[in-house]
Amino acid sequence: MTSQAQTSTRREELLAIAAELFATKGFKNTTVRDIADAAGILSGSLYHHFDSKESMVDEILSSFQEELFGKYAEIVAGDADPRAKLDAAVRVSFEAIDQHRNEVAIFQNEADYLGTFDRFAYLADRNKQSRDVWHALLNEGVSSGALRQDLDIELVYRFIRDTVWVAVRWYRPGAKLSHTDIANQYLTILLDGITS
Amino acid sequence: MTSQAQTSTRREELLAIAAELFATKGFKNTTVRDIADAAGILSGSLYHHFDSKESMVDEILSSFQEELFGKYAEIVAGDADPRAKLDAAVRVSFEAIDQHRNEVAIFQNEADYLGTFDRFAYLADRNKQSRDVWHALLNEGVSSGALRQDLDIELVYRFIRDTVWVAVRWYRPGAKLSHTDIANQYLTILLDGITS
DNA sequence: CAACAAACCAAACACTTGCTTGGTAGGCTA
DNA sequence: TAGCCTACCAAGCAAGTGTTTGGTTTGTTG
Repeated sequence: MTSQAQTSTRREELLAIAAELFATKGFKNTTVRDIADAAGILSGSLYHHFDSKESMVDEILSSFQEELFGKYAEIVAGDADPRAKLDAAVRVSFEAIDQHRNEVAIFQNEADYLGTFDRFAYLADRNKQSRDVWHALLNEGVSSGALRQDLDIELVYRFIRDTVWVAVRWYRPGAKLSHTDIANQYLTILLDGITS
Repeated sequence: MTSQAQTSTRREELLAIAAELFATKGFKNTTVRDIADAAGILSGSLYHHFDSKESMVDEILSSFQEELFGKYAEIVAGDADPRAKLDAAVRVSFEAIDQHRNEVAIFQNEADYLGTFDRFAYLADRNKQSRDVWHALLNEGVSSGALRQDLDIELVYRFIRDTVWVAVRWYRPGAKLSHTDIANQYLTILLDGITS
């Protein structure tokens, strides 16, 4: 029934093509015929590789998230000081935007809607998990005295999360500013503000 | 042909219903039957009021943008000092999120896709206009010495724009923090950073 | 009361959608 | 060479989609 993920090249090619379309046009806006056209085959042939259109996004999103949260876990478990951890988490996020643009975009745009289906309940879990990570880092920062005491942690978390991820809307790899440049500027603003 | 906007109550009711659905489910995900159901009528009856489903979003978005950009224009033309102008622009934006949540959400989620059609070319124009507004405010700030010199204006603009508007994803009117509270915290972070 | 318009219904049409089915081409292996 | 497997085609179906058409209800106005 459920086709297992293999090292099948063709399968990954098709997923990449689908991801590109889902990211730019949206999941519902992308038809299986769109995907098949882009791949140079007929729409029905997609069903040799996948159960359904839904299972394609599913595979795209879940495999990406597994990778990303692995990195977050490493940072949290590490023994760097609070500020360095916050720094690292921000950098890992911009790195993800650089290397998995489509996956990030799909998650940003479709998570809310897809999350209403049982199949994609794990998206909400991941969201909660992410919140825990950032709260932990921010609280560490406040306790250690590295961050200001008068901040609403939940609000700061949301600002960081949103501002980081939403960059996927305009960031393009190979542009003037690398993802590292952007992370630098962002951390500067976040940590020290824009006033002189 | 093109039905003019009147003070027709029913028409506005239907637009509000449609806006709510477009904002939560997405434009493509919302069917005319969904809208009609929510309004307690049959789908065909919608066409007594509107030319098409597209013209509904069109009317929703364009009328909202007209109002918003009027306020931006006032701020830019005003004679307040740079920092106060920046402050005002941020506050006006959060106010819009508070008072026109659905419209903001639709614009955030669908502008990219809708913008690819001729009919919605004005969305790109508005984007450019918005960019001009913020660039002007930020440049004024730097020239006057109120803001740091080492900032990449374009990048700061994007961060502000994204972080402000993306708040529509989680902000709900009547919650613990009012839109003014949120604007305050945001301006604090933006201007002074989160470090102690 | 007659005339009219706004709001809506009932039913359909043409098209698009995700998906299914039975079959085929070509390469690999025993 | 026979058997098999991966990748695909060709054709279609059932459900869902935006939209159209002709008619009905209801309230208002001269």
